[in-house]
Amino acid sequence: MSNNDFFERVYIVVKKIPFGRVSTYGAIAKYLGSNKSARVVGWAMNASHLNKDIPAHRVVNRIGLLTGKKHFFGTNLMKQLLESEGILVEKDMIIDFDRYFWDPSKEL
DNA sequence: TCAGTGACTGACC
DNA sequence: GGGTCAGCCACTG
Repeated sequence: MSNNDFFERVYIVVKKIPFGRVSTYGAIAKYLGSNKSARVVGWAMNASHLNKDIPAHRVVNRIGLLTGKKHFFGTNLMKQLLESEGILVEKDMIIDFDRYFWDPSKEL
């Protein structure tokens, strides 16, 4: 528990990711002020695992790889969620990632 | 307090 | 072009 300060900021940003768009851990970390804290963003996602309001499936690594897929019940749920939003996923990787990429630093 | 860990990233080889 | 290494920050035991 402790202070949800950093986590809360991550949640706020992730919640603002538009439907059919995706973002990266690094982009979010950078928006929060520390581009070095990409891993912490991932950690925040892990903590948000219990929070259904957090569209964690829209957050992937910088190349559009679904690295967090394994944390989704160990199934292809993450892929299905993305595909339901019109995002094509092939081999745990987002097709045309640049087109769907949403940068909070620019869009927000 | 210290050491280990991780849903990352950039640099190197 | 792809595999490895080393920093990075926050959390846990």
